[in-house]
Amino acid sequence: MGGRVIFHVDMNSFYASVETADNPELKGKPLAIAGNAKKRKGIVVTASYEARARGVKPPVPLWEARRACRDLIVREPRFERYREKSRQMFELLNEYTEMVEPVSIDEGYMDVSDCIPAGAPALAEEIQQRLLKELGLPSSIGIAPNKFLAKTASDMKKPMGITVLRKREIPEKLWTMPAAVMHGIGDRTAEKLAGYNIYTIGDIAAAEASEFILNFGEGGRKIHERAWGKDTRPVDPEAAKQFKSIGHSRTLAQDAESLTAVRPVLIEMAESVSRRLKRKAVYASGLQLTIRYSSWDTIQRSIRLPAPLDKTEELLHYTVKLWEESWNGNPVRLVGITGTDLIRHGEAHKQLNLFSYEKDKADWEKDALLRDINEKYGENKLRRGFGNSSP
DNA sequence: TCTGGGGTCCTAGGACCC
DNA sequence: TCTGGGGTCCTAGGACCC
Repeated sequence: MGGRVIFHVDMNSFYASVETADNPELKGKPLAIAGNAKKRKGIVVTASYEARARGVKPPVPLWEARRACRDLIVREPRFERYREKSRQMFELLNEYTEMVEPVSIDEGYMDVSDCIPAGAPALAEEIQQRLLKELGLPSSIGIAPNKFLAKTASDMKKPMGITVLRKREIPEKLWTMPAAVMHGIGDRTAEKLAGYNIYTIGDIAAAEASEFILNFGEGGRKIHERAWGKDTRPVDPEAAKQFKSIGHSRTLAQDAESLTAVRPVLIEMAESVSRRLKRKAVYASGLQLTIRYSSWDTIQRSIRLPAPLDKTEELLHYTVKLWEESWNGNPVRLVGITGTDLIRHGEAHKQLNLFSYEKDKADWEKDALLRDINEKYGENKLRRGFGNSSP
């Protein structure tokens, strides 16, 4: 039997490309998409190739990007629009096969083993041209016998590249690459690898497997296998539908030094998470609070909820409880809450802890009352910045 | 003038049980 | 004076990715 043929389709500078497709006057200009464009703490999330050529390499703080490129055009992200374009992109891919696995808003794998009568490069060419003509979006496509090699291949030529990476080309093309560019190796691991005199993917492959795993754990086993071009993960069209948590976080306009100061933001977080839980038809049976201090130290505290929940007041009640238990009194830069251990509607037959549920209920009803009062008095009006408050 | 926001996965260590 | 040994579950932290 022949091996698999996997595509990795990767949209180039996705957010910037969508903006350019919608606003042709941006074409050929240095463009950056940055959150909080008017505030101080924004970073560049995506940059057009013209901007990258001038030194704007995401994720860079916006002030630094502007310093590097004086005529940088900056736009705030329009996530709803990007999600719409993303849907169109995956619909197009699905015309060729159902074996499409979205990995993020702008990239996905296809198992095209059974649909390439004219050969893989011809199909890749057709898909790439259609994405450009029908959606106005450039992409790169990697073609290989497994996901890891396909992903590596799509990175090799951008924008508008089509790259084939065969098993027999591994020594020449893969092993010569720096270890740090390998998918799964970040700054920390690259640093640790350097401590072992390992600098290229070839160095990883040359390392003795058992010793490598001893030093780098289970993650190390995977890295070593990948260095040899081994990856048996199937393309799974269902994978993206099985999400495990829904969260929302926000860097504050100013550091907060009291519950009163963060409360409006916590309310906003709870509202957002509640809305998205409901939209996805799930309850959260766990809740996690994230606090990032101005020192950048970050703590996460979680609790198991007495029942699977999805209402703002309920989430807020336990968020405040977590805050009171875990805030150390220092200035806070960012807060976030995440619903975990999600249960689909209709599957929430877990026993309610009725006692604590009823006891807490009175509290969050009081919280809701307090919120109404706050809103009436207007002192803590919710701010509506950018932010993906919907999925 | 440093450093967003959405996630997933792995690991270490403590609690708990037999 | 010598003091088991697993196994499992849970939490917090951290690495990583887009």
